[in-house]
Amino acid sequence: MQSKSARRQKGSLTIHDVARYAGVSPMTVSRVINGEKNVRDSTREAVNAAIRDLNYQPNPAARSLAGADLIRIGLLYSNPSAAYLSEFLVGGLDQCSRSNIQLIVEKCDEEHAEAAAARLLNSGVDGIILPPPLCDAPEVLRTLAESKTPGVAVATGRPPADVSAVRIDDFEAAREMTRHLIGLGHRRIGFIKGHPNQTASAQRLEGHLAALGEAGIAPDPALAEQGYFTYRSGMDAAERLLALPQPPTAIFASNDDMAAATVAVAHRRGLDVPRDLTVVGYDDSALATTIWPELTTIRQPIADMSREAVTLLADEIRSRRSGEKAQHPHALQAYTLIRRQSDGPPRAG
Amino acid sequence: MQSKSARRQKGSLTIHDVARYAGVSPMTVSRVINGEKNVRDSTREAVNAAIRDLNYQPNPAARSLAGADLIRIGLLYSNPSAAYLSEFLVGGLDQCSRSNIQLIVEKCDEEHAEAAAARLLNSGVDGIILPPPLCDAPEVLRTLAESKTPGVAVATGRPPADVSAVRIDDFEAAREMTRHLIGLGHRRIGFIKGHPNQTASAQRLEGHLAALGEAGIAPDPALAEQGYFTYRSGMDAAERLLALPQPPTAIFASNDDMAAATVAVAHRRGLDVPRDLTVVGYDDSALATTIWPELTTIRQPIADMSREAVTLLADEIRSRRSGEKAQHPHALQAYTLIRRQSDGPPRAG
DNA sequence: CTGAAAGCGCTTACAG
DNA sequence: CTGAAAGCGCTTACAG
Repeated sequence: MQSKSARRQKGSLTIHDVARYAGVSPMTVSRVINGEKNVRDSTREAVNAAIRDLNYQPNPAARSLAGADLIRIGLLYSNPSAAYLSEFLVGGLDQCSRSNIQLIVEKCDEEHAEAAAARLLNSGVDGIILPPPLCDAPEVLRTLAESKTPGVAVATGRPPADVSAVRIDDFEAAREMTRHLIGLGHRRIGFIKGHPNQTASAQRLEGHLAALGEAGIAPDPALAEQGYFTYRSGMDAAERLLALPQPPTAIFASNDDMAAATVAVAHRRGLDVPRDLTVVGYDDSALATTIWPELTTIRQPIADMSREAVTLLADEIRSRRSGEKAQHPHALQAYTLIRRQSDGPPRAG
Repeated sequence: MQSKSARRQKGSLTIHDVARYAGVSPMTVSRVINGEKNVRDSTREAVNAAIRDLNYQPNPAARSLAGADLIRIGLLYSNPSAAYLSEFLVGGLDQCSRSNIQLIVEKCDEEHAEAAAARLLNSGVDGIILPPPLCDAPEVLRTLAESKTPGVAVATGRPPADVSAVRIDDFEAAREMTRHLIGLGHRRIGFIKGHPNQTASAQRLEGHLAALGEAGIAPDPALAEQGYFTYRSGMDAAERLLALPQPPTAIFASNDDMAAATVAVAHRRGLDVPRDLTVVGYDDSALATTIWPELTTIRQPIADMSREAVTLLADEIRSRRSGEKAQHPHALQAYTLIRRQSDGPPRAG
């Protein structure tokens, strides 16, 4: 369909169109686009208005060919789940290709995270993205702060004030889930805590406790077991919970891996899910819909969070380059409670 | 570190360097790079030699700015596992961004795959990538053939001669796994077949049977149960296998989801894995290392396969554009048997 | 604070 | 079959 070779790109606007519309030179438009500071405010506004009116988008190929300063972002991760990582990468990679940003992906052990962060920072990246659990690692955060390089913490429960962040409201999400369980009629609700090295774990527990409190249910310490986000730790916690003299009628695990493990343990003990035991998870990872019954869980928009992390970081890098003062926005994305087959009312009696 | 603004890119070679080295004009170099046919063979060779000697790589930004014909590749998928898809996308996206190729990703239901394929093809993509199970769907393959558009089938067991393909040798991989089981001492080995709509399923079964034959073990039809790659179907198949009067001492499932389900069923029946039952899977999906015990399985290099699919397709598109006759290479990538904790010798007695 | 000129590395369109 | 010219849309470097 496309004409074989119109020299001109298909009617796309150029910086010249914007310049003419705004009554300035292309050079000035370029300055505004790149956030350079030496532009009079009124001029800047006129150009921005023109950009908006025309819905102009700079051509990335031209920018990089002309030698625009390339933005390089580092992504440092230490074995999160493969599913989490893949979704995170898909979002990040996609946003980077749109925005003409180079993404350097680095893996590290949790024990060597500090050294890895230092290495990445020294390699000259302009900013760094930290998905969990590294977003909560104090040494990594310190190394980042010392390097004076911008960073974004993703899915941390307690974002530091001097670092940008993207997360969901774990407190609210967990509260909503527990409210849901209470609505189904559950009163003895077991909770499997997340790894203590992730601040979101505490938020989830607090949300759970808050919902209990609202409903006038006194929290029973025996019903909150420590987990570490792994399947194995979920099995251990579930075993302890179900061996209780008065076992819970529902178990809320802080992630899907532990919820899946809880289902396995229940089955091993001859319990049907959800008839004899309700089990709910958190994350909506692939596992949630793989096992049977499929898990009721909380979905985090991981790819979107990753996209926003890239955008936030790129904005900060650009404003720094143009000498503006850094902002450290903390963005909240929407979670969703997804109801599937693993929950139901408590067994009568 | 980088000098703030050297106008010149850091010493990167240009088409002019190659032209000078080869003693031709830049235009001729451009023709060779783009595989245009109207270049004398001796000239082409000289240019190619120069490119090799200098290790020249064209600047993608310049190419697309100058209006090089953009390659657009469509990727059509219908609910494979999220883990498979993510890894597949990561590889494909990465290769596309390197090669300056636009990737259009489209999801469809398996029932509407034909219409979706037609739509994608009509939208003007230059080629199409088909991961499983679509790589085996006859209607989709027919639609593709009728459109005269190049395609690549990924992970199909029986690639059509007129379509490029990337796969692992499923027959050999399954044979190696069953040999491994036999080597551990197993003689009664259950097999859970993959979905019959994927040709790789048959290859895996045949590989399994071949290994049995080599070892002089007569195949027992009762030991091969039909599965459909889902966790649920794996549970059903495992139940039947373990309810046999003389149950198997090992079960080889055609993917990890079904192997995980087999472990769950075994546990439900009070069987320890691997002490009482060996269970092995196929794919090395995230699930394989999530559950406990972790699964011994066959790893497919999914991201690499996706990368190669993009490369193969781009090559074919370029040679078509320059009027060359199409090749349809069938590439084989290496699989790996990954041994973890779910296998062991059969229980004595 | 703003602009005219030159150039990034390649391809298209036109000549020969 | 090969090449000289012009231009893709932007930025750098230099003037004012």
